[in-house]
Amino acid sequence: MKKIRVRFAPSPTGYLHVGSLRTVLYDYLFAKHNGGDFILRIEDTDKARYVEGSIENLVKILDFMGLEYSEGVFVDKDNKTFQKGDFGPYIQSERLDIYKKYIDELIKNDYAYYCFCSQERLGEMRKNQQLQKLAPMYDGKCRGLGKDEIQKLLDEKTPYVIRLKVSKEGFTEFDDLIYGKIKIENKTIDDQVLMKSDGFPTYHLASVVDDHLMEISHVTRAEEWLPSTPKHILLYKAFGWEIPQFAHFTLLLNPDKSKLSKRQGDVAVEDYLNKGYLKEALLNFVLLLGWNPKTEEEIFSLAEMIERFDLSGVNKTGAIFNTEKLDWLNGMYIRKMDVSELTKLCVPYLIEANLIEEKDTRYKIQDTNELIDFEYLKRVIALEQERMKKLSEIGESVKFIFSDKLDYEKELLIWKKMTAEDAKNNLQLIFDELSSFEENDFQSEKLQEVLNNLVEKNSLKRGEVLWPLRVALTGLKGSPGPFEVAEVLGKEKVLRRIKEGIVKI
RNA sequence: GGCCUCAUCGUCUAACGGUUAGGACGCCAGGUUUUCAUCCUGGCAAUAGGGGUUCGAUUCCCCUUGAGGCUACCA
Repeated sequence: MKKIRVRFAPSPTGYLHVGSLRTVLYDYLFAKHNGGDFILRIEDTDKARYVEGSIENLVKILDFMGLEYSEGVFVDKDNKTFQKGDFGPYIQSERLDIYKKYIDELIKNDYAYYCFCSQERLGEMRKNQQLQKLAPMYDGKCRGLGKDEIQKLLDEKTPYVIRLKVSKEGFTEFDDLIYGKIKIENKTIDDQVLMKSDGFPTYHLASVVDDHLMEISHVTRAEEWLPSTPKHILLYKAFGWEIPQFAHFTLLLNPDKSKLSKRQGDVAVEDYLNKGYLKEALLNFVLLLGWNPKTEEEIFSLAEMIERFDLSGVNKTGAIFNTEKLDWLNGMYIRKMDVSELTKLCVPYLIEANLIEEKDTRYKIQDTNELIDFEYLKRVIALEQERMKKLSEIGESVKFIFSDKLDYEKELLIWKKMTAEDAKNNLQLIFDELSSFEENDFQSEKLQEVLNNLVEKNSLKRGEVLWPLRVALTGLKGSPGPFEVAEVLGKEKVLRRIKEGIVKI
């Protein structure tokens, strides 16, 4: 059997779209699952849409996501792109000679022809066709141009394009790996432009030539290409090339079911990364948007995905990109994560929230000017690990730890039906109890034990002690438990905050 | 308009002729807890409509409806 070779072929038009992320994931998983090659090819045949820096950006995100490829475009340490592989440049704008050679072959064999029609004429033609409720299609005016006529126009430097000469008889059919049999009448296929007047190939020509030359066994791409696949098949036939397998993946949708677009929310992978979603969660989420493992498992590492992925589990209905489940997945991954790793990821958000700043190998708390180390940050992050959904929330949720002065209403200190006086008395009780503590004994278990005793000794309810204490320490309606917080804060700050609570009431 | 495609809870999906139509997210209720979150238990919620085929249709066929994609010298 032929070696499986799959390529991801994005256009460098800015950012990586989350829909493309799913496509590239499926490409990658399909290749890896089958022990095949995975390749990155850049399709930059539209000069007008090219965005500076987007190739580098794309490569970096794929690298960050762990979607490794063996041939294609890479970026070195100095942020310069380079290409690796045995099949010539992997950037289409660097392959112009190749396309020229193949287009000449098509013309020679009468599978393509010069077209000198102006944009104005074509526009006019389409308008009339639509008025007559006909499908807008090239009318074939230049199809029958004689050799001399063509030469004359060429000599006059008349701009031209080269079109595919579609035989309008019969039909073209193919068997898509996702959609099954697709059959369409050739008379509905337009004489597609293959070479633009600027000498660049269109997608149709470039992708067919490259997929053939690069020995791509499975052409995988988004559903929007399904209607133009017959044109591509006609091209393969014109060249006398073996036709690869096709697999079209569904589109990701807006809530209104239209093609996922920027107008209706964020679509760049970077946006979601910046919002504090983990790459593992993002990958897992898009995996499930159109593929199912045929079991009830839902959490997959990249290695597990490779092992389990196959095309038979891929759906043919578009999925709405609804991030509710992504939030849940993200929380799952955060909870499973090693605290050190999680802390490293959280540091930039703490800095961004202006809670801390880097100071040599340590960190300075902005509000108090204290210096703390990474180990301390780990303890802070550990407090929130269970309740965090996105990394971006961390600043807001641990702000109370780093604040010099807590800002909250005194009523918050009062639990359920207690009186203000009760709250005050209980805080004083706690204060007295903890005052005698050794700094070293300021540990969550120890504090828990002592405060439980305090509750019993005074015949109180746990909430009557723990609620005011927790609020005094955090100033929040919802927060981690008072013992854990107290341990992280340390004796001095704990006593000070309790005192401040007492004064407030 | 033409061509192509699709159609199960709000969302992601399972059930490749026989199930009380299953799971997950979200939502609601209860439990655990000082609070929030986690965790546990339970609940609400779907086969677009109409015809066939069949002993029997979510499943196969046809029509209708709805939705989407394509219809560029963009990909």
